[in-house]
Amino acid sequence: MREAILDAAIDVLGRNPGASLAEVAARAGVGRASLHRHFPARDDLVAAVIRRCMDETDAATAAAVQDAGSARETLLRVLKAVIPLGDRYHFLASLSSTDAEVRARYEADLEWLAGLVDSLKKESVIAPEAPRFWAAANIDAQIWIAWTEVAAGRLAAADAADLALHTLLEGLGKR
Amino acid sequence: MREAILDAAIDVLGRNPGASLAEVAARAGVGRASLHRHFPARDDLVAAVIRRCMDETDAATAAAVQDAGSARETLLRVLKAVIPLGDRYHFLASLSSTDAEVRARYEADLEWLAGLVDSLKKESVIAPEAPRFWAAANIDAQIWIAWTEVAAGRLAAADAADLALHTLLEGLGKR
DNA sequence: CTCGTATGATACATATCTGTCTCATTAAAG
DNA sequence: CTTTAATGAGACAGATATGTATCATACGAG
Repeated sequence: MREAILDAAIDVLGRNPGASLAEVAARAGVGRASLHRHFPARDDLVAAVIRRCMDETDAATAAAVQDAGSARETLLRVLKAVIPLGDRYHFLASLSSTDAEVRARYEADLEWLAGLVDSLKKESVIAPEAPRFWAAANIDAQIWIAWTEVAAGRLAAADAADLALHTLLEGLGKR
Repeated sequence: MREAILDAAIDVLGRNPGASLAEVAARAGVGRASLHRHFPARDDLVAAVIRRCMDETDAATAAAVQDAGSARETLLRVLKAVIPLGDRYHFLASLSSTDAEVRARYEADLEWLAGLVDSLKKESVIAPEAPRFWAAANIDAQIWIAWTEVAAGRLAAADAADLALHTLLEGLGKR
C-alpha cells in the first residue's frame, strides 16, 4: 500500500511535479482518502518519496562499492547500479526541496561523488586538470543520459554502463 | 512590457513551473491584470515563452552556422552561442508542453542536431560507432552542464565552450 | 492643453486542489 | 462466526489560483 503509493508518486510527480494527489492515488489504484491516511499532507508524501529515493541510491552505491578494487572499478559498478534508478533521479531533479535533512543528504551525496573524482585523479584515470565539479556533473549527466536512452528503448540496458563509462573517460571523438 | 513579462516568466517558471501568475507579474514589476491583457490565459503565456526560447536558440544557431567551415567548427560555434542561453534550456526542460507546434519544432531541432552528428561522423570528428541519439544527448548535456557551472560561478564563461567541446570529444580521462 | 490609450489596483466569481470527516464494505484476525 | 481494522466512496469546508470587470490615474500623441 505505502509502497504502491510511493511508486505511483515517483512516476506521476516525476513527469509533472504539479500533479494533483488525486492523480497519484489513481495511478496507485488507491482511494484519495487512503492516501491521506498514510501521508497526511502533500509535503509528507513528497518528503517520503525523496527519502526513499535517496535510501535506494545510497544502498545501491554502498553495495556497489563493496570490495571494488580500483576507483575505476568503483565508478563502473556505481554506474551499473545507479543507471536503472534513473526514474528516481528524474523525480529528485524535478523538485526543489526546502527540507533541511533532504538538503543535507544531497550535499553529502555530492561530496561523496566529488571524493570519487579525487580518487580517480589519484589513480590517473581522470585527468588532473579536469575541474572537480565539472567531472562530478559529467558523471551525473552520463547516468541521466543512459537511463533516458534505455527508457526510450534506444539502448540495451546491458550496454548502458559501459557506454557511459567510455564516453565519460574517452569522449565521443574518433581516436 | 511584453518582453519584461516573458523574461520574468523564464526566470520564475524556470525555477518553479507551478509558480502563480502573481509571482510572474511581481517579478516583471507589472500588475497582474496587465499580464492578463497581454496573455489572456496561463497557457498563452507559456506558449509565448516556449516560442520565444525556441526562436532565440534557432537564431543563435543559425548565426553560428553562418560560414563555418568544418562541422567541428560549427559545433564549437553552436556551443559558444547556445551555452549562454542555458536558462532557456532550463525553462523548456521544466515543462512538458502538449502544444502541437511546439512539439513539432522540438522534433525539428532534435533532427537538426542529429544531422550535425552525422556531419561530424563524416568528417571523422566523432567515432562512427557512437549511437546517433547518444551523441546528440551528450551535446545537449554538455550545454546544460556548462551553463549550470557558469551560472554557479565555478567556471569562466569564456572557457565554457572549449571545455565542453573537449569533454565531449575526448572525455575526462587522462591521456 | 486635451483626448485616447495603457496601466495598476481592486473586487469578484469560478475552478481546482487540499485536507477532514462520515459511512458502508471488505478482509483479516481471533 | 464475530469482531476489529483498513479501505473506498463521497460530501464538505477552506485555501489558492485563475480569469473578468471596473475604475481611477498616468502617460503620450496630436
